[in-house]
Amino acid sequence: MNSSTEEDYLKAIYKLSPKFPDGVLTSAIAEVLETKASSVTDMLKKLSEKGYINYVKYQGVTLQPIGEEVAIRVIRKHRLWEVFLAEKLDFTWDEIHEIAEQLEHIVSVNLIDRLDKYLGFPKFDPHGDPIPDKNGKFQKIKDVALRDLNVGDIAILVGVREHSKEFLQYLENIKLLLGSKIEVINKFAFDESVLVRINGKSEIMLSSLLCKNISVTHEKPKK
Amino acid sequence: MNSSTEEDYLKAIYKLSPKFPDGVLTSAIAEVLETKASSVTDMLKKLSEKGYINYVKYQGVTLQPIGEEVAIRVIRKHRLWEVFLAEKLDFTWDEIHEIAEQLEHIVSVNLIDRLDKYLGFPKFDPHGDPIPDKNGKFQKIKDVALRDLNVGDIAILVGVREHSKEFLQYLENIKLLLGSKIEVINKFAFDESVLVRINGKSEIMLSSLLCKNISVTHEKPKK
DNA sequence: TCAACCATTTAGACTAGTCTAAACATTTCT
DNA sequence: AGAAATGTTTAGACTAGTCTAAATGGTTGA
Repeated sequence: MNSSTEEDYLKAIYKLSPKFPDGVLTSAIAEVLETKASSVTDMLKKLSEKGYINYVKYQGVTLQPIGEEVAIRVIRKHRLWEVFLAEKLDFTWDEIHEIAEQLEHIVSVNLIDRLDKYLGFPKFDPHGDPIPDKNGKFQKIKDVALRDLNVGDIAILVGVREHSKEFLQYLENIKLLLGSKIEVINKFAFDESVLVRINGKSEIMLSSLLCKNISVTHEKPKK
Repeated sequence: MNSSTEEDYLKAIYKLSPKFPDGVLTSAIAEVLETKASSVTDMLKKLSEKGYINYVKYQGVTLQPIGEEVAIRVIRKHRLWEVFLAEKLDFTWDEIHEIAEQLEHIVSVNLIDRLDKYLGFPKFDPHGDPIPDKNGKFQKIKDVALRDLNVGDIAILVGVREHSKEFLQYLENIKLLLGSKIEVINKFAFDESVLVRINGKSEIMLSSLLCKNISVTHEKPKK
């Protein structure tokens, strides 16, 4: 059994790992968990003693297989609850994260698999992030940033690369949602903004920053 | 904001209040929360300072209006989650309680009202206990113990007065569930057992203890 | 190479909640 | 009423997690 604090640390390390191939730094963990480096050090010692991570003083930290397993289970729970909140209770993109942060720590052997079934075994959460299955396997999707499309390309929005409330609220506002069809009408080299048509209807100018953080694909993701 | 431990104490006091009209005893709280009397004393001091309860040393404790409000809100959450678990995820009577014990502490301004709506504003949980509405109002139901019926009476099961796993599993087993029609065929003074017919089909002999803990009414409860 | 800087860890303290054991109230019984 | 039994509270210690401040390690650059 892990405390929900331990789960939070393992999840944070898991998410930071790609950016820190040879060891996630203490300060990076402190930043995402909004805590102090000294608190992180304490927890790393504990997780290391319990066998969840490899921790060498001053060297950063990597996950042991067992630690990764815990992290993936927490992520599975988080994303399934997000689907529930969005699809069944009509919460918007930007509201679901913080509620799911709590729900992800509910412990029950059956609950999450039943929820999975109830939701129809979704493969992606409302932000387009993949949901690991019972065995921790992710379904990958080959996506590309919106800004890398060419004029004339048509694509489907399959995910976001930024999860701040501000960003998500903006997308909700302009009705640029998961599954939206996006046609690139023009690209402006000056400020790298892009003019697009959404779902064959409204035309809108998107900033460079926005286009960098929107993932699209030419195929619709299969549920 | 209350910690989930504080919520547990307030809920316990609320539930014990009817049995202790002039002050719930420390030991009673310790028993239902499976903790020690000394821990309870500490928490009572804290809740008293915060204004949730009236606490006089050695005299037991009563809820202040604000404490009762918190307790009722937690109960509302607990029971709504139980409905969700039973109706949507097909959990059985005896499984839902411990998961709901965790879910009742999720904090979100909107979540519970949306869940309420999603479930169709149920008035009773899967055990037949009333669910307080947004304003903390319960819908009362005039029920009677099964053992107080007379031979020939026909009634509907509307609730249980005991929530142990063993009891609930037994009821599941003999398919004696919320809404079941019960006809009293015979009563035996010797051991106070009762012979009943369930839903016009199977006849079964119910022990005195069982009949004491089953609530019935002549009317179907309106959802 | 060594000083200066930055990141990390240690030391020690704090909070919430829990416990055991001892002290203290209250109730009960004679 | 007084002693015994029972219930309650206090005192002091423990755990998980957090923090600040000081000490230490590692890295960079003159």
